[in-house]
Amino acid sequence: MICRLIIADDHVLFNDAIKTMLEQEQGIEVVGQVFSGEKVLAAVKREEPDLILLDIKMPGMTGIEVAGAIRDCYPGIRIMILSMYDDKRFVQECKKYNVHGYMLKNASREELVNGIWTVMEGRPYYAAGLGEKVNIHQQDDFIRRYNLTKRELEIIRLVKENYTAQDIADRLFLSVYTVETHRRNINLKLGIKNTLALVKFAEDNEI
Amino acid sequence: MICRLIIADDHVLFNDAIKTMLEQEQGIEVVGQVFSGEKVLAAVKREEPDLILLDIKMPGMTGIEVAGAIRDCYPGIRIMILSMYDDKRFVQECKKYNVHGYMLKNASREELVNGIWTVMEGRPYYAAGLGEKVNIHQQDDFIRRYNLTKRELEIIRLVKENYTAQDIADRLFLSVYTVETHRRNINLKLGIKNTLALVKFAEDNEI
DNA sequence: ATAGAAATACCGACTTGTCGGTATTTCCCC
DNA sequence: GGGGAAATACCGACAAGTCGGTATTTCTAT
Repeated sequence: MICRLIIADDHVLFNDAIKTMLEQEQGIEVVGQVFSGEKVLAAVKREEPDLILLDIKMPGMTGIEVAGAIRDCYPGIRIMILSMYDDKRFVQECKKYNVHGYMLKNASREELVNGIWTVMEGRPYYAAGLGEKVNIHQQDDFIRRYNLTKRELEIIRLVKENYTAQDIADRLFLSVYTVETHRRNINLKLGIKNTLALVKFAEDNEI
Repeated sequence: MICRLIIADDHVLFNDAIKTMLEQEQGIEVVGQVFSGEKVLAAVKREEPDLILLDIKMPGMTGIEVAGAIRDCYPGIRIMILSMYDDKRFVQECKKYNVHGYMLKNASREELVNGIWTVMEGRPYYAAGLGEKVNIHQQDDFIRRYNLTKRELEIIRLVKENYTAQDIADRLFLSVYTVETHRRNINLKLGIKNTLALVKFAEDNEI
């Protein structure tokens, strides 16, 4: 089997390096390189590749948007997301859009090539330990590390989404007092002084 | 001239791909690959390379920390930062630490190779339009787009760093009232309701 | 030189967050 | 089934942010 593919990644060096690497593989031919989301569709039209290696964060359109567009216009073309982010939401969204594969940028060369051929054979390729499981695991780790409870974690997530204590109380059918108590306990456990610090902490720990 | 180098980047695929790419270059030899900040020093000790390609964001130690340690122990070894981020602070810090080069991951293959040889010849290599100039440009764009003033931008940056209005007032030798007035005007111009939203806005727009 | 923008400053009122203490109920493990 | 953790709830006090209005001084560009 031969795989004609396009690489879509705005990091030129990464894009080039992957190209160089894949050109050494038997049966893989890099027929195009693009460096922004908008240009993917034009390149696909021009080359009609078998597969697209697609970064998520690109200027213009995100990889997930591009994937949706390609699925609609060219259902035969395989799509492999190539992302830095092992993010539950991204992975879930990809599954929702029927993206064929999701590979992390800290995969090895062998994994990438295996993934490409897996997807080419029509099977989905989602790297082991990707998405939900990992996140649940991380969540457990986090709870243990800081002695947080489930409720506290739930409230951290809502605080991060910029809900006020009152908002959270309404949403969870609690008293504002309760929410504030939880927040106080959270701050105590994490050694935090204010909302902003909590949000940054949560983002740093990818809650 | 021959350049024996180590690649330090936690994204395995990128690391491998760069290795593959550089191995095709005359005179460049990849003598080591590491995937975390802590392991760089051991590899340096083992291989005593001429140059290190160093990512900034790595688990364990940041590239900038590593650079400092290497400069102290092995002043002869050239360091080239290879980062995604065209961030003023990173670039300034690298200059402060006398890092020899700073290359963006969206450079081209030619640029990378040129940069490596430039640094090998003892000259600094900081990609064109890097650091201050670029940031000033971005800053101007931002000011124009949202009709912000310099003072307002200054205050946004401090708010982002989790300073309270009082802190900012102390720092800039202003009255709290003044700072609050600025903040109100900022919120008005950006259509923002609270501190957290402002911080997120600032982060999204890379202020 | 002068008009308009920017920066500075203040007041009062209200909201939201932080922190101290305290107390009851609910749930789960041994 | 009993004990401890978790979740729920309240009060008061103070700190910080939000918002309305207003006013003076300092730049700056025409």
